[in-house]
Amino acid sequence: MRIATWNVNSVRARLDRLVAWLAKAQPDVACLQELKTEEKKFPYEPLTEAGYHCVVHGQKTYNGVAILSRAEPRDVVFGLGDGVADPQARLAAADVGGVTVLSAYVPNGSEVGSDKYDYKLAWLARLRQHLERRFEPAQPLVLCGDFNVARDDTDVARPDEWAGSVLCHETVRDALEQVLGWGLADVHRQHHPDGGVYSWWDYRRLGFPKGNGLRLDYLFATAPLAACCTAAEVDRDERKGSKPSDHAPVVAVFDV
DNA sequence: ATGGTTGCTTAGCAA
Repeated sequence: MRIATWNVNSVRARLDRLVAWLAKAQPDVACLQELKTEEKKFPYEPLTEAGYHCVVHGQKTYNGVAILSRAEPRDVVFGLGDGVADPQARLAAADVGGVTVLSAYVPNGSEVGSDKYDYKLAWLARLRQHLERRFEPAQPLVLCGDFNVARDDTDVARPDEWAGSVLCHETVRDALEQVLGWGLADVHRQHHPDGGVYSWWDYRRLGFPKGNGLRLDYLFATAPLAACCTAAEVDRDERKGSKPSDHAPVVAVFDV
């Protein structure tokens, strides 16, 4: 089973690249983030024609997450399920072929100390509580997405440049480790223990041509799935060429 | 270097 995660930075702006990439990469499941569209404007037709069911949690202009799957999704759930009034569409979950799949778009946080940063920290704490309440670490589950956090400095090409930022601050790194502490393994790191592999390059700083990348996109799996993960790679080529997203897809293979 | 680019929506926000 091939499971992918990709922050597409607008599913409509990226549609041609997305369809071509699905044909090339052949994922069984693809978690998407930053759809930047309402469900009624989601491009169901070309993605269905490409062979995928589409679970879509949309929002106008900002955020939005989806789960594309070859097999029919079941038990679809949107949001963090804690009764907090929260209009931001950042989490979708579904059962696909006996594997629970979650597509998450963690808040960026803007600036350390801002209201948006507090929301980011709180959102990660709510995510941990959601896992505790609704799922079990013994079940096959993969939490995929753009976490807007580089776990440590091996995930940052230029650590000095990003030290203390919303992507690297110790408070948000701690909050992400609390999520992993529920019972999740970073399957890409299992295959690349020395780091130095990145998934996001800033448009503004011309990060890609300068080699200034960070790993912000992850597949986190429970033990039964992590134990059968045979490969995990960033598809760096997708950051090249015309009209790329600022994120590259990450794909992991599970022998299930 | 408080720079730079992209997308949505159409001047300003978010990333």
